[in-house]
Amino acid sequence: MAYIDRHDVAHAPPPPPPTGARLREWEAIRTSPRTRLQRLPEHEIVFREGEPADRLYEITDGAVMLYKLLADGRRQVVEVLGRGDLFGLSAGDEHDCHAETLVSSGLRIIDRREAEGCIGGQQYIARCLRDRLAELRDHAVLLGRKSAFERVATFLVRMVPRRGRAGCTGPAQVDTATVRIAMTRQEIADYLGLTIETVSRIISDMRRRGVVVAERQDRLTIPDVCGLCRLSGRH
Amino acid sequence: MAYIDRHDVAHAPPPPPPTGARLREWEAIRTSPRTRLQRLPEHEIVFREGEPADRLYEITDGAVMLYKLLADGRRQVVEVLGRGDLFGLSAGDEHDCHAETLVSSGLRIIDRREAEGCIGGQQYIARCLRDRLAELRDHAVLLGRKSAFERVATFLVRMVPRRGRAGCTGPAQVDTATVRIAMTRQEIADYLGLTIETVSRIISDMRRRGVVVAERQDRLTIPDVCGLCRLSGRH
DNA sequence: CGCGCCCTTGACCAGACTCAATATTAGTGG
DNA sequence: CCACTAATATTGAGTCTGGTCAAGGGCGCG
Repeated sequence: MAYIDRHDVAHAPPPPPPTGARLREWEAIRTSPRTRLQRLPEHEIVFREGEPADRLYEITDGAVMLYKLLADGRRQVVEVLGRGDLFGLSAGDEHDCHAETLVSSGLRIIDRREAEGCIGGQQYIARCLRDRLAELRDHAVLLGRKSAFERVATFLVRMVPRRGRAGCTGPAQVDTATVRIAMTRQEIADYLGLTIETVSRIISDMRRRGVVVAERQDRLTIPDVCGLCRLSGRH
Repeated sequence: MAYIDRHDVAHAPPPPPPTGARLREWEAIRTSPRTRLQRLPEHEIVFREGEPADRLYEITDGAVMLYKLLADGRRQVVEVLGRGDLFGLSAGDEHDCHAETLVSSGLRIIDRREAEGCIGGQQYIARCLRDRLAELRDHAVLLGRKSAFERVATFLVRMVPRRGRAGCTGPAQVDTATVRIAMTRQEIADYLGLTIETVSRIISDMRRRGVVVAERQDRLTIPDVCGLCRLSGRH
């Protein structure tokens, strides 16, 4: 599968600009002999809830989702991550969720103890944690207070690089974007707290209303990103 | 208002056990001349979304909620914090949510730059961030996948110290607990992604079913915590 | 005792879910 | 290149949970 930019799949802010000298510490960890690179095919489990959390994963390319399951099988996708994002940081010494690739992905596997041992690593990790926290807060608003239509609209706008997030640069000259949706309808539904049928119906409705144009199932053009954003219940 | 333990209000894990030598660094920051103590009455805004995020707040007693607003006034409470918790850590240099006391609270105000300057501070902050992240993931499952009844049940079980979270110790000899609910129905509704009427109806229903006994509006006894937990859609 | 603020309850409604059928799409092999 | 298959997505009909609107009830405080 071709190279997937994080923006194709994840609502991601630009990669954290590292802070000078500390960057070198982090770079040293990245290239440490204890650090390994791994390539996984799409829809491959990286780790499961309850497994020991003794290493971190950095996405070098591709996309990964984190999800939790209830006893009866209900699933909630809690995070969707892209290139440059770090995951595997758990509060305890066991993972609190499952991690699975959405598409073929390259991962850099880093020893947790090593990463947490220097201030550069700590800073880099803390920055990632803060980004994740901000995203999850936004997502809590989506899940708790937005209508199904608004959820899908928010999701689509977030797919557009540098849009739909804090620090959105606003419309460029031409406010059109084509996004690749590297998630199945089921995965989108489990991310947005909806059912697969509702997601499908809403995308069809958007198509009928001309809010999106479907090139293919997984490739949509948004003729007016700003307009879609206005339908997303923006704050 | 009397002293409120975090467990009276927040589903909080035990305070992070600090790690030896680094604790002293953190203790030094806590007692630094740049650190101030402040007492706020109940329902007082600590900061608003968009204000500069140049300091951290540690709750010495009381409880604080963080919430976000949509343009049309819909509100989602994204975190409920208690004694020992840190807040004000934003991804950018502006707060991404509002902070408001639930009850009269004592806050320790810490300079952000100072706290982030040493590895002890970084570690302490990173630990708090990880705890918050784990809680928000759990809350995303609640908001995205649980029924109204399960949401309220989950909320009540989390009010019981050391129950309803990862590392729940299971039923003690007598599995009865009395909890103080230091939130209005509106706040609970905005936390659980419901309406005030639904929260009210469900608590009434629980009362009828004997799942809870109401001493007062804000004081409930749960005769069988484990039983309530089983109704909460536990994973 | 009375006023105001929450909270509770009821009746009705609507948005999203469930179940079921059909249509596409991607992948495989002839 | 096309036919066939399995997986995924769409669409429809009907139901139900939770929301909306509106009216009463209870509690704390002055």
